[in-house]
Amino acid sequence: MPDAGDLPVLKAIALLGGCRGPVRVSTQSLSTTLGTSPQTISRRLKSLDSAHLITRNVDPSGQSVEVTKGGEEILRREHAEYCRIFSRTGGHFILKGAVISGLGEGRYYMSLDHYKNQFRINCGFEPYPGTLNLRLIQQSVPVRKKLDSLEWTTIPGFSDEHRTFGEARCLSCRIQGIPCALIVPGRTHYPEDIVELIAGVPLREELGLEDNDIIEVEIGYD
Amino acid sequence: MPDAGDLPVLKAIALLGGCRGPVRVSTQSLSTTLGTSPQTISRRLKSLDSAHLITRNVDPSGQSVEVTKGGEEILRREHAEYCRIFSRTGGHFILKGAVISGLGEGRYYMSLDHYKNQFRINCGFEPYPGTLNLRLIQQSVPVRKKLDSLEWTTIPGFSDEHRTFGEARCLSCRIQGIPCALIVPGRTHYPEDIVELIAGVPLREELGLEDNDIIEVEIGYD
DNA sequence: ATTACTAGTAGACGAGTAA
DNA sequence: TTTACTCGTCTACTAGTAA
Repeated sequence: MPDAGDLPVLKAIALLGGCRGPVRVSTQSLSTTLGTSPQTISRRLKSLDSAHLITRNVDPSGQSVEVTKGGEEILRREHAEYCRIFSRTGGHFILKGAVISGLGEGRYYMSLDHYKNQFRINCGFEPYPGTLNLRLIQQSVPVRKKLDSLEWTTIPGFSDEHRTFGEARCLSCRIQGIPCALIVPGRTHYPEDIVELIAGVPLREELGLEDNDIIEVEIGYD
Repeated sequence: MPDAGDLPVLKAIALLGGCRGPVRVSTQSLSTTLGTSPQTISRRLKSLDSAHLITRNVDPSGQSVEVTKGGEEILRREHAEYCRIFSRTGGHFILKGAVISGLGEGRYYMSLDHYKNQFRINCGFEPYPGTLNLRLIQQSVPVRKKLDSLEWTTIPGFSDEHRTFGEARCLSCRIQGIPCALIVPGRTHYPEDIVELIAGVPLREELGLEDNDIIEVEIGYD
């Protein structure tokens, strides 16, 4: 969660191509495009840097700045919200990937009453304790990115006496007709070719899946 | 030019459907979704209201809010910038519309040296003093809206001793192969089915156009 | 329950300056 | 030219209160 005023600066850097590689900027140039003072830009850049949303190389003649994965994620989410406002086009997406073994963390989280209830309310099924992890085929990675534009449900986090549990986003989908949900834990930086799924039934058993089996996930949005 | 902090509030209203009709909100509900205080929301709503970006009906049980054309335009521009960051897809668009008579304002502006030079630099031709106005056919109106996502060039305004002249945006296009540019004056609220074009030659003469002739404008983006 | 005022405070801004 | 510090000002915030 960057400071509200940092976002325009991040966006300006991205518009200059900062998501694709380092771009040279100066506090002055950014200040004119954003209609503020160089001092403020300097402060904002420092803030973005310490929030790990950009990386930079400062030298006496200026600085070259690059947007990090985390920064791009924030921009992508912002983009998704605007898409939701204007493009109310439905869509149908297919993700294809290979079954892989997760770390078993999903099983633990899904066993917690809080998440169980939340998913029951939001997805229409009580999650089987355990998640199915897929490594997407290369062609599905851009499709996965597009999904960020759809309307994900946010599952709030909670905390007990020992620790806090983060929020997560989920999106309904189907695998061979079985209702499932893609879930993305709150703040973790997932590899972009990995997705995690939950369902009301043990998917591996139900579909007879083994590691490396290729399956399709269907996201219908209507 | 709304206050920077107003934008998230405007966006939140739009996400609730405020672009399509009035939505009921409360300062409290918005404050939780935006992570701020109800007081701030109250102030922001007032600010958006007085900037004519929203209209609202306040009653003792809450308020219903709707995003105005002007508000939508700001959001659409924001959306366009994010599109420019992420979707670097080219595209090819055709606008179809009927030739109509403008107010002759375009002729005046295009006769000013400042604009002449700017357009020469940015569009590759010195604009013939006079603009061609089109009333788009209905099917072209949504296409026109999509164009906002493309990379328009901003022509800065200027001021002489008497008055100030606003900025404008332009986008290269072609009519029957002749290089032209769509131009949109800075802050005016154009009817969404009207577009204005400039070229290096007198288009009406060159193409033998009369009022109500239907022509096609080609926007190729590469 | 609302909205929106007032008041006090915290923090952001930009001018000036140094490196 | 840069970046980024300090510092005084002023804006924007939230708490409290009224309607």
